[in-house]
Amino acid sequence: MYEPIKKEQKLNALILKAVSNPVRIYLLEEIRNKKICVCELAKKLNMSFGAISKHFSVLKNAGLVYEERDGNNIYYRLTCECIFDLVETSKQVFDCINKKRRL
Amino acid sequence: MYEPIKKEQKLNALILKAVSNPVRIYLLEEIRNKKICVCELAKKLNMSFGAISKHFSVLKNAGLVYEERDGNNIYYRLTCECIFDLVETSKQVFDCINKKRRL
DNA sequence: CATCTATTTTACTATTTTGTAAAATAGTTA
DNA sequence: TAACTATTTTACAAAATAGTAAAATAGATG
Repeated sequence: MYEPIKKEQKLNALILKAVSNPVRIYLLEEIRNKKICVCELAKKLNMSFGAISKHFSVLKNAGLVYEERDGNNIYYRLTCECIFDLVETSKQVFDCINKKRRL
Repeated sequence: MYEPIKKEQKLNALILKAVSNPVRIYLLEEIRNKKICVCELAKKLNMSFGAISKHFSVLKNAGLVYEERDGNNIYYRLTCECIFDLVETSKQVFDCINKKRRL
């Protein structure tokens, strides 16, 4: 099983998986232009610190963000902005599908 | 919880989730240019028909493929080729991350 | 119509994901 | 150094994912 599946297909799936959660897409967009800590994000989403922290650790393990401390707070930063190309492309796929569906 | 998360962020996550599995990426690429049935794909991957069928139903529910019967066989077809833009973009994100990592 | 074939669905299992609450940790500050 | 604050980690529970095996289904064919 899985033998014919290429390494690249597995790696692509890992990146896609890390981004394929609405909370994580939200977090990525929040930290894009703002300096906002885990604590504030947890309040905004009305979720536990632990949950937000775990979402960031998924993003960190995928290499999409890294952490930076300032005083008591930790501010996650984007490794590269190109992650939003992925979000944008998924929007385009969604639109394309719905266009075809209407035919 | 989840109130600040926009509908678009949720929809994007649904598309990304459907593609975020190596078996499904493999299946999409297999049906891209070949006419290949569930049965043959199951043999290639050494997996049960049921497993392949379920992966296709995930792709179908996301609107990414539709089915077409020819005799006894069912051949899944891509709704739109743009789904590969997503796979390609995830590759670019992966490369971008690793380039930054090396610095 | 009866049967055959391919696919889907169902029942089940194991694993992963996603959340909470609370303990542990790391770093700051009095 | 002691205490405080923010974050992470751990232990746990519920839900979702991904697989198998076998029953059910749909359509093709003798």
